[in-house]
Amino acid sequence: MGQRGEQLQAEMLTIMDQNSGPISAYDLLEKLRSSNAKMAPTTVYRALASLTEQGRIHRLESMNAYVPCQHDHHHQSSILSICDDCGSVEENVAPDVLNQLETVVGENGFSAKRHVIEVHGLCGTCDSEEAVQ
Amino acid sequence: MGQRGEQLQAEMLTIMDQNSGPISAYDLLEKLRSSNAKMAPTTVYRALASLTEQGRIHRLESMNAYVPCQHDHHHQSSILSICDDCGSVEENVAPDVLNQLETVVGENGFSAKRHVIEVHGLCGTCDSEEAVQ
DNA sequence: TTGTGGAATGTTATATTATAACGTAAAGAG
DNA sequence: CTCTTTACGTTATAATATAACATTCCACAA
Repeated sequence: MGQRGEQLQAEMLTIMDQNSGPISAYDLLEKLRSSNAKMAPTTVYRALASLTEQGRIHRLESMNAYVPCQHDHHHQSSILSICDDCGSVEENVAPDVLNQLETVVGENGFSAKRHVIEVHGLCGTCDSEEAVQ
Repeated sequence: MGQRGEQLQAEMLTIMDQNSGPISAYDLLEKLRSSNAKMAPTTVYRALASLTEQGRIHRLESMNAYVPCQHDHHHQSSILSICDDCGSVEENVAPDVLNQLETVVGENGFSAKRHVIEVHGLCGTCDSEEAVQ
């Protein structure tokens, strides 16, 4: 028998919090297997889907990986900035940007339900280090 | 012997233009195999990467699929709106949104290199049809 | 003209990511 | 308690993507 949902989700959040940066579903699975050797991918994906729906984690579509929510899951779409050097991810909430975005796509009558906004580049720290070299 | 790069890329663009909506790498591969039965995934992925670099197609990160560029590859990041009902994709260019986005992530010193902006929802047509039902 | 070095392409194999399908167990409603 | 619904377990497989290395092409020098 496996763990029941909430306990599993809690354990997953702990792992993700301890992990510095995004983690893939299978890397997460591997860590979870230290406490439950038989855990299957399906179980992990289901829990990830649930956590995502709750707004407690975010999926990075451009990396097939997951990060904990940094702004206490208020369900609004976030802007995720991803450092391609050190892998760190920052989350920003900016209603103005979302509004502007909906205006732009709305010009064709499009009705937005879900936003994927991911910015790749260099975080402040890594950008400074690049400049030095 | 397979086809040389440019010819392959041209054929891929033709297929993508004829296809109504995003196409996955493997669906594209299957179509290409009607003219070259031995084509391998690697070949397709390399050509897709090249076309993406040239700005002639866009990859939909949230769908693992590709669409032709609708604005004659000026390399600027686009806003892609994806209808979850009929699968159509529209491309918008909105420098204002990009600027605002860079300002937001720049507050932490982040230096943006690449934007992934994908909006899921219903296109004007499908949204109207929903309302009727 | 030939050879040689580098880049693009071909080829094989495999890694990584994700879901389908179906049986079983748990927990709340009545 | 028992039914029904939802979550969970399990097995298998589908879908997406890349690593690694061999081969070919082609520009350019000797």
